[in-house]
Parts: sequence; C-alpha cells; structure tokens
Amino acid sequence: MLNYPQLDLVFQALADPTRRDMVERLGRGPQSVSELAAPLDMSLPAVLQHLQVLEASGLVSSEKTGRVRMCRIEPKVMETAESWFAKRREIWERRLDRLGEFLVEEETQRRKARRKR
Amino acid sequence: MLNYPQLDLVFQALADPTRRDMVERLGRGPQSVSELAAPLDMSLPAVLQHLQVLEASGLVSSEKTGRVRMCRIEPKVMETAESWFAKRREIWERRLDRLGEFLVEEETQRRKARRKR
DNA sequence: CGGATAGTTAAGCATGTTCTTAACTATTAC
DNA sequence: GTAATAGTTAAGAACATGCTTAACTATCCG
Repeated sequence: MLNYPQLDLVFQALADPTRRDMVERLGRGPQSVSELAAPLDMSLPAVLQHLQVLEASGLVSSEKTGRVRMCRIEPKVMETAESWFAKRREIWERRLDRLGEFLVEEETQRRKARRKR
Repeated sequence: MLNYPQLDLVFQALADPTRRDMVERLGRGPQSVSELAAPLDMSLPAVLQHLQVLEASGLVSSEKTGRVRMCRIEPKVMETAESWFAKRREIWERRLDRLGEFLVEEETQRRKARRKR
C-alpha cells in the first residue's frame, strides 16, 4: 500500500489543472521542459515549479541529457493512486451488499410474521 | 466527463490526510459530525472546515435532523475521480501497445534484411 | 570564439490553507 | 426552565502555493 505522505503529494499535485494537463500530455509520450511549457500561458520558471511538484510526488521523472531535460510519466505511482479509489470502492460495495442482504432478510421475516396471523 | 473545477476540488480535498481519513470512515457508513471528529486530534471547528472542503468537492453530503448532522459519502463523485485515472491509463496502455507493435515490426524488418545478405 | 537555445536559481508578492480560540445558536433531557 | 449536547460563526495567526521578473549557467551551432 502507498504510504500517506506520498498520497498527500500525489493528490496535491493533481489538484492543479496545469499539472493535470502536463500529466495528460506526458501520458501520450515523453516531452522536454520546453515542449511541456509551450502551450502553457505562464513563464518557464512557473512551469519548472509545477514540474518540481510533479517530481516530488513521484508522478513524473526527468533526466537531463545535454541541455535538454526529458520528462516522462511514472505509471506505477498513477496506478497506486488509482488503487486508493479501488480500495474505497471495494469496501463501499461490500457494505452495500451486506445492507442488501439485511434488507432482504428483514423482508422475509416480515412475510413469515404476516403468515402466522 | 468531470469538469475541471470539480477535479481541482476533489483532488485538493483528498490531498489532506485528515480528509482522506474522514472519507475512508464514511465509506464504512454514515457518521455524525461528532463521530467524525472523535478520533481526530483537532478542534471541532477545524473538523467542520474539513467537512466543508469535502462537501464543496461533492465527495461528501450531509443533512441535519434535529441538532445532529449526518454525513455520507457520494460514491458517484469518487467514481468520476477514479475514472480520470482509468482514462489516463487507457491512453498510456494504448500507446505502449502501438510502441510494442512498432518494435516487433522493426525487428521483423531487420530479420528479413539479414536473410537477404 | 560568440551568439542562440534550454534550463535554472533567487527573491518577492498576492492569495489560499489549516488551524486556533472565543462567542454564539439550536435542540434535547431532566 | 435550565443545563447539557451538537453544531456553527467569526477573526486571526502561521505557513504553503502559484505566480512574477531579473539574473544566471550550461550546451550547442556556425
């Protein structure tokens, strides 16, 4: 399971539309810092700061060769975040199943009680 | 698809460990504000503020009857956030498939070329 | 070498977040 | 009706976030 601090950083990173956009584009393939920055309406240092947040969360990694820094997504961290939702949903659905069984059982008891009268 | 501002609010809400804890417990069943607050090491107003963040995101809804406010999770919003990851993963996996096909194709071409010599 | 390209660092400002305490309202129980 | 319970509101302190501009470094190209 993912430890709490990382989930903090991952969800914090994804809470910003600029960073989600960067993640979505990196999902289509690796990009340099300049390529990432091109469609964004902000300064290059601002893009760098977003990239740092993404890297701190583990969602994105980058490597510099020559003067170009290539950025790529880290699917494992994405999947671990996704699995937090899956785990919640599993518990939620199990609870609803139990609730459903309880209600059916209750109804059965009521029918029996009516027949006895 | 979920609109951007809501995703901002949902991920922002989940970026805090206290709020994730509240969501996890509400996933096991509805709770009053006091019940939600009980295990948390902070003042009641602070819990209220976290609850407001969760409600603003749509992840949690609440209803007051008498002097008790009962809070429940909104699974649909959870699922829509989860689906953001699923969508990213789908695109990512499709890309890797294409990349795999390309590499296999390339290898096949190389083998043919070798045979011709 | 010298200029263009790609990225980086630092400082500062405006705004947002997370908590606190104090004071308050509405509901229920005796 | 009085007191306990459950929640609410407001104000403020402390820190975090998301930008900016200015100045800088490292690499590549001719």
